[in-house]
Amino acid sequence: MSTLKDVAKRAGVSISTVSRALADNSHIGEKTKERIRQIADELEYSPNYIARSLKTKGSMTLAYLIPDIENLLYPSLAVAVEKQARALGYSLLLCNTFDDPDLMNKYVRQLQSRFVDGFLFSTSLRKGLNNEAITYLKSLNYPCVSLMRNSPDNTDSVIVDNTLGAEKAVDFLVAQGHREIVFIAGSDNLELYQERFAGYKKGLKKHSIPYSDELVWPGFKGTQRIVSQVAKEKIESGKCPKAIFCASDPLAIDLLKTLHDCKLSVPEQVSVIGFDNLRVSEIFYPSLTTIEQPFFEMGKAAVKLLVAQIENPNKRNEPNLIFETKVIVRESVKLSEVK
Amino acid sequence: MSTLKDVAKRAGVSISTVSRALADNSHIGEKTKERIRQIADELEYSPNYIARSLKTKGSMTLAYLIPDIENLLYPSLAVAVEKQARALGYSLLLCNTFDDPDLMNKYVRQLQSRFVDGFLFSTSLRKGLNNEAITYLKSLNYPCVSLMRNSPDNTDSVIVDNTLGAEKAVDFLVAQGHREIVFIAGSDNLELYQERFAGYKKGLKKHSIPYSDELVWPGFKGTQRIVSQVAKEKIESGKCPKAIFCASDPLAIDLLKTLHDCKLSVPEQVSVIGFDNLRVSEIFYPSLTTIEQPFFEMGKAAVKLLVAQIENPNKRNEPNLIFETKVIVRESVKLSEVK
DNA sequence: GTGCTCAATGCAATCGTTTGCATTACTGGA
DNA sequence: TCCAGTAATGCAAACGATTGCATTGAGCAC
Repeated sequence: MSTLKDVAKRAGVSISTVSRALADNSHIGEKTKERIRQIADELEYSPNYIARSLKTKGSMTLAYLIPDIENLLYPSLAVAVEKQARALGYSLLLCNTFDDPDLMNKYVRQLQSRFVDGFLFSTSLRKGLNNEAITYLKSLNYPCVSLMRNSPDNTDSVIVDNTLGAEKAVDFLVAQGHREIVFIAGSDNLELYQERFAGYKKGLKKHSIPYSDELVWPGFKGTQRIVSQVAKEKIESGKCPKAIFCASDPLAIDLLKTLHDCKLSVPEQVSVIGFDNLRVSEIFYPSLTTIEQPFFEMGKAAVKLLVAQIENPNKRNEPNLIFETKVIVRESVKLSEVK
Repeated sequence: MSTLKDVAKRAGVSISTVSRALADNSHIGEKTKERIRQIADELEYSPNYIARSLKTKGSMTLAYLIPDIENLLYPSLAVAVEKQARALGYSLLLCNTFDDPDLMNKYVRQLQSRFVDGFLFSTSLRKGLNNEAITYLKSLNYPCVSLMRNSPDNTDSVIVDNTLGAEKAVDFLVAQGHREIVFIAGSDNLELYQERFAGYKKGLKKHSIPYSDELVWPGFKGTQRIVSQVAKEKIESGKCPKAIFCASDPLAIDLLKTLHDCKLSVPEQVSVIGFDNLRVSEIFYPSLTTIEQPFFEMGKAAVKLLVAQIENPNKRNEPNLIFETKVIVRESVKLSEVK
């Protein structure tokens, strides 16, 4: 690895001249620049980003902290984030945190002192349990934005209108003639699941459908999905509704399999609607009718927000960017015939 | 952000003393150490990793270059790699490269000059097209290991015996009484798919089943999966075999859907076996019988190999670590009754 | 009291850049 | 011919840590 010094020696000029020549600084003569560039090429000079960062306190790098890379949601988001980051000249580092607060802390401190310019995170904020890593970043006034999660400390965030989305799901089912709608709930320490639950109840109310706790089946026990067992029990005890709204696509997919195992046909006997529109949801059969979150746009928006923070540290933007959901009609919901 | 200097000033000692005290160096008196630690705590000192790396030329960080994070294979590998890396005291950075040579080059140069200690990659080596980024790393004698891909320049690699795996798939189908076995091929510029194809042919031969090109259906056109169209055409023209061996699970999943759409029941009318054992393969219905690659162990082994390289730069290990596959019996292959 | 050892601490160079300021060299106008 | 003005270049101080070597001073044996 050759350094500026090596190039300078070979070119018979000072280090600063080389530095400026390669940065295409206007104070250096054209022929000198050309000669230096040539020598740098010959010596295969490549800048030491560490040294540069030490001086400039920046790195043109963003980090995206992912709670669980095996959750199908995040890879899609990561791709969107990566593409937009690159479009704006930044590199992206991905870190899988397993939602472990200690690990997040470690990553954040490490990356921050490596001059990562800003952070994106989709961390699952558990109720009550405040996230130390984020509080720390905010206390330093470090650029960061929360993606798919609303966040405390009024961090900028890019989210989806979960309540309205869930309401749309209910609207859609009702429009297809369903009035007996079971809700499979997400894990209850995630705010986004509570919002979807609220939207479900709101939807029922709007259509004057009486709500009862019986209508809600738990989809999670802690971080474990238990839809399959729950659904099996309910069905075996004869309580199978005509329509089921799942708080997320993974829940819906599990349910689809359970229904298949129970020899219930979808959508003829039971209609199922999900929430997310993961890429796999389309290839299941019946393909899943679901509520789409515009991942790609959201990822891009989050990066734009973050870069805006980095480049204008003083200016504050809107704290929350809220995206709209959309019903994606596929095969898992039986359509009303009159329609 | 306070620095060593700040702590030193407050403690009334020199910077070196602070540095040594915090590193628990034996040349520093116990009471001094204690006092310095206390002050460091008060000032919330946290080391500047950049500056440290500039000096030590290391960072206790590994990077894993992933070709396509949306491919279900890689998140699983990433988790294995991450866990093992952490167990050995290293952090892991993930980079999605879309298999773009320029992008890989950029990431490698950036990370390498940020003193990432070693690289893992699962890059899809296209035939002929040599990968510049890897050649570059090798020329620097930089620690790196290839995961799931055999690699040129005799880079250490952790791979699976694809040929034998494919042979096992054929063996299994034959043992279940199938002798008409179609192979759905992977994209032909990936060596691993060629090996699976070779294993398929070897398997046929072993059981004295005549091979013909008719038996091979293309699964890819470039990087695009085209199984669905191909299978549909073949089936509509009346050529539906009793058993199909897909070169990968994603192909098998696509096929399962196509068969479902064509109203062919699996495994009653057609048996399907895949290769990979992705996590989703289990939740499809019928659940997919497939050839398992031990992702988790492979990811761990790759990290161990890499760290061995980092810590003993001189010693050379075995260039290739070859793992064994295993048949995972689920529902998509009809079992022979006599068995 | 002198000399010696050894533990504790400080000095200063170093890593590879960037950058404000100083310096040099060249140009053209008077 | 001389000077001002500007373009081109170099010097040296940062950035924040690590570390070999020098220094200090206390303790101890003689």
